[in-house]
Amino acid sequence: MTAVGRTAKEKAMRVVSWNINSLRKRLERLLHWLGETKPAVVCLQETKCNDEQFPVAALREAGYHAVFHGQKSYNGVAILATTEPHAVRIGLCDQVDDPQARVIAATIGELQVYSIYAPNGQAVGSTAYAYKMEWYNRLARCLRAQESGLERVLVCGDFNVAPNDEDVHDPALWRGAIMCSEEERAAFRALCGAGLSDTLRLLHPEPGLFSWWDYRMLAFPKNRGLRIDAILAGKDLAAKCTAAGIDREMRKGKEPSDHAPVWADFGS
Amino acid sequence: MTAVGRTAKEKAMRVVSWNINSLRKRLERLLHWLGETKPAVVCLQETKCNDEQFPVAALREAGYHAVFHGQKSYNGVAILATTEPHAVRIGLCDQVDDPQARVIAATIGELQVYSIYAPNGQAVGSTAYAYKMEWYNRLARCLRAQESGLERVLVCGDFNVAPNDEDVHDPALWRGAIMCSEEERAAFRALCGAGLSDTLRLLHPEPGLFSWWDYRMLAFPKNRGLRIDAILAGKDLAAKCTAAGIDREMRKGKEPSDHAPVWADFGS
DNA sequence: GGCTCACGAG
DNA sequence: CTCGTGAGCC
Repeated sequence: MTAVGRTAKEKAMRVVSWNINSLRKRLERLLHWLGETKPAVVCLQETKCNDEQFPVAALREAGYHAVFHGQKSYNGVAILATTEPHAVRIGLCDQVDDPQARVIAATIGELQVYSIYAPNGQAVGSTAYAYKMEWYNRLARCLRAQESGLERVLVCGDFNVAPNDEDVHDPALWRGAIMCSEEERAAFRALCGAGLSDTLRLLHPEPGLFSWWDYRMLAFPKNRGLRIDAILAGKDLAAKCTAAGIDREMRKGKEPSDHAPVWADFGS
Repeated sequence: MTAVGRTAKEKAMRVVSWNINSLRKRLERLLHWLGETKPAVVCLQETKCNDEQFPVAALREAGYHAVFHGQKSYNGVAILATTEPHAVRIGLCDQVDDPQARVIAATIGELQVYSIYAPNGQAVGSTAYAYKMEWYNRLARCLRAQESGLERVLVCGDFNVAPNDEDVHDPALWRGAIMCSEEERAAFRALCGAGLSDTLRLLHPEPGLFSWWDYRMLAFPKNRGLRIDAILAGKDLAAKCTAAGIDREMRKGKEPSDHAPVWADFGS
């Protein structure tokens, strides 16, 4: 970036996190939306394809570099960016041989960007739930170990936790259930306590903002959702967050993902 | 029809036969095509849905009555018409309890219309092949037993037989193979010998006209197809056939059926 | 290659 | 409800 570029008025940089629920199934939708909204960085989860199947060429034609970490059938994360990502890291720092592809991180300009897909946990008390809590411990340790601190870090993804009652359409119904238990919320808040801010909530404390709706029971038309996706920002970045929101349009139309993209704009 | 209607110049009535390879999967395509081409009668094969799943309402909105005979997963035949079909008959006349839904017939105006889906036969000599030949015997018997003769009969469908070498992209390659064996061709020609005419060939003796192309190996772009779908017409109707063809456009675009519709126009 | 299914997972 | 899989069929 030139000195002129720095001093000129810069357009806010948009970062988005979207659980796409199969990249191959929704590639056309993704490309159209990239062309329309031109985000600087897109973190994807549940790409559900292995690295050989990743549509590198189509995304390159749409103007995006891509780094990705996938597996067959399940999980899979990626980061798309208009500038080239560097120093790509796969998995949580202390477990490189994780069979589940849930974490990728890369340096994009001055940002340290994570795209993460937390385990669902099935039901409170299940072995899948124990794995989820353990995974959150590992994530926290990994972020604490992040070189150069968290100031320029963004942790974007599907956390599979609705952090507060405001993030739940019917808190009484969901009380204590998976994604809403106190233990899960504590794990999520521990990340925020360690120097990260939930950007959506910095600007929008109001209830009724959701990022996920069950495919069943007309949950979306009734807006019976949860907000389980987030963009967490380190101090320097949180201070520059000028806008944030959820793109509900992406949960409409034919064969939508069950998640809507969560976005945050950062000024210069 | 009024006396005025009879004497006025009438637009040719188009009859189409199309193996749709899943009606539910291609309903939108079908509706669009009905709106564009407005055929009077459409015979469908491989609807692959049971009668409860048949999209009666959507077709009614598109201006079509429908009679159908389906089953779960496989086979399934239907007749769509702009005027109401009557005297609907299911299965081959001498076997009402056939577990395979391959035949439906109905009276539409002065026409006796059959929509038929012949067995594939797998490989010459297989038990599926024996079933196919037996099925052709039953079909021939059933047509011979047709009350009031075959003059006003149309037998439309996927015959799973390429009647002559002109109906095969590479006759040497296919010689003796399933859909091209002499025994199968004899069974098909026996229908024609009994007072029915292959309408496409009445007007188009030339080779290179196909109605089916394998999904694999770029068979359609290379036009490596077979003509295994037909509209057979009784004497009175054959004499009134003014045009015939195959709608190759329907084999293009996203997720086409492997078959293209075969059509014939009948003047007054 | 595209359909069906049943299964497992979300 | 909507994904993936793998098997069976065409």
